[in-house]
Amino acid sequence: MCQAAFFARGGFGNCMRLSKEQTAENRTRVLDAALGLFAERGFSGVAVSELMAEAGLTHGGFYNHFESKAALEAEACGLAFERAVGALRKVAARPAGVERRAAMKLYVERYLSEKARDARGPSCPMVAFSADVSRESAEIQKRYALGVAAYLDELARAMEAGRPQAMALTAELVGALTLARSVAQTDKALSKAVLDAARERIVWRLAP
Amino acid sequence: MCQAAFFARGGFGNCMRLSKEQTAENRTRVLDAALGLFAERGFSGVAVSELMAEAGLTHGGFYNHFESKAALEAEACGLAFERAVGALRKVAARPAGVERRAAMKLYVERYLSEKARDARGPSCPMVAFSADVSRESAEIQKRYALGVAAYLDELARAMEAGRPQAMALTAELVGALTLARSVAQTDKALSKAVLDAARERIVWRLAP
DNA sequence: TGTACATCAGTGAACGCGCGTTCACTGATGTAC
DNA sequence: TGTACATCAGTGAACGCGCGTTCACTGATGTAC
Repeated sequence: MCQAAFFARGGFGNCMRLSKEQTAENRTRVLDAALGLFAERGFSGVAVSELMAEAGLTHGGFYNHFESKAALEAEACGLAFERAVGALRKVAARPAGVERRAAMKLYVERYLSEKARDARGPSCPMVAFSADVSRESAEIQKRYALGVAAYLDELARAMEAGRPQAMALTAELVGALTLARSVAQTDKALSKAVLDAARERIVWRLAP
Repeated sequence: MCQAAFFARGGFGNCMRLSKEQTAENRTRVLDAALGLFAERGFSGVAVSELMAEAGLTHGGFYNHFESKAALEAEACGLAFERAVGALRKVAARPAGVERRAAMKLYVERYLSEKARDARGPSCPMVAFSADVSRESAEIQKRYALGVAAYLDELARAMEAGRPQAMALTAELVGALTLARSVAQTDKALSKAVLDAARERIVWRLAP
C-alpha cells in the first residue's frame, strides 16, 4: 500500500498538484482497481474508500475523477465488456492455420477453468454484474445490456453460428461459472464437477 | 399494509402478548416476506424494517423471532432450496402415464418462461442467491452448497440421468434465467430471445 | 527566460443518511396458587 | 373455578457504524505577463 501510494504520487512523497500524465495515470489506476474489486464483490460490496486505497490514494480525491460512484460503476461496466468482447474478437480473428473449433475450445476451456474461477481480478462482466445490475440505475442497466448484445454478436461471429446458438452457449458459460463460484469456498469438489460437466458437454458439441 | 398489520395482530387492534398460534403465524409471515424480497433484491438489498413492514409488523420485534438478519438469511436460503427440491420431486415422481420427457419439458418451459422471469415472489434459489452467497457468512454458504447438492441429486433423479448431466442442465437453466433477468428492464426482446434460445436447445435435446 | 499568480489533484475531517441492533416499555396471555 | 402475577411479542425511540459525498486546505504545476 505504501508502495502504491508512492507510485500514485509519482514517486515524490507528499506533494500536491501532480502533472497531467500523473493525474491521468491515477484515474486509470482507480478504474483498474474498480474493475477488479467490482468483479470480486459486486458494486455494492466495494466502498469508495477501499477503491481509492487500492489505487494508493485517499477517498476524498475520488470526485476529482468521477462524478459519483454510480458514474464509475457505469464506466467500469462498459470497460469490462469492451475487454471481454476484445478477447472474443481474437477468437473470431484467429491466425490462418488455426481451426475455428480449436480456437473456440481453447476459449471455453479457459473460461471454465479453476484458474478463471479463482482469479481475483476482473473476469466475465456478465458473471460479475448480472445479479447486481437490475438494482442499479437505468444508465448502468443500459450500458450492461449494450455490452451483452455486443458480446453475443462477437461470440456468434467466433462460433460462425447464429445468435440463438451464441445465447445458449453464453447461458451455459455464465451459469456454470456462477454456480461454480458460489460453492467454491464450501465444496471445492462440487465446484470443480460443475465446471467439468459444463466444459465436457460444450467441448463435446464443438467436435466435428 | 394496514390490512396486513390487522391480520398480524390477529385482527384485534392494538393489543400485546399474542397467542402462541398468532406468534407462530407471524414468524411464518416474516419468513415468507423474506423469501420473496430476498429473491427479488438479494440479501443485502432488503432491510430488516422493510421485511417486517411487509409482514405487517414493526422492525423492533424482529429479534423476538430470529437471532440476527444473517440467521434469517440462512433459514430463508434453506427453505427456498427445500421448496425448489420439492418441485423437482414432483417431476421425478410423476403420475403413471406421464412420460419422463414430457414432465421434464414442462419443468424447463416453466423455469424459462417470461412469467417466471418477471415473478416478484420467491424463485430459483440459485438464481436469487448465487452472486450474494460468496460474500456471506460460512453458515449461509454451507446451507447454500447443501441446497445445490440436493437440487442436483433430485434433478438427476427426475432426468433419470447422471449428476454431470444434471449439472450441465442446471448451468443452462441458471445462466439463461440470470441473463434474461439482467437485461429484462432494458431490452425485453433480448431477454426473451435468451430464454427462447436456451429453452429451444434444452427441449430439443430432451426429444427422443 | 524569469517572475507572480491562479489552478487543481490530493488530503483528511466532517456531514447526513440508512441500516442492523438494542432497549425501556406495554398489557393481554398463560400459569401458579 | 377464580385470582394474582410473571411472561413475552410487539412498539418505536435510540445507538453505533459504515458509507457516499462535501469541503476547507495544501502547495507544486502550468500559465500569463
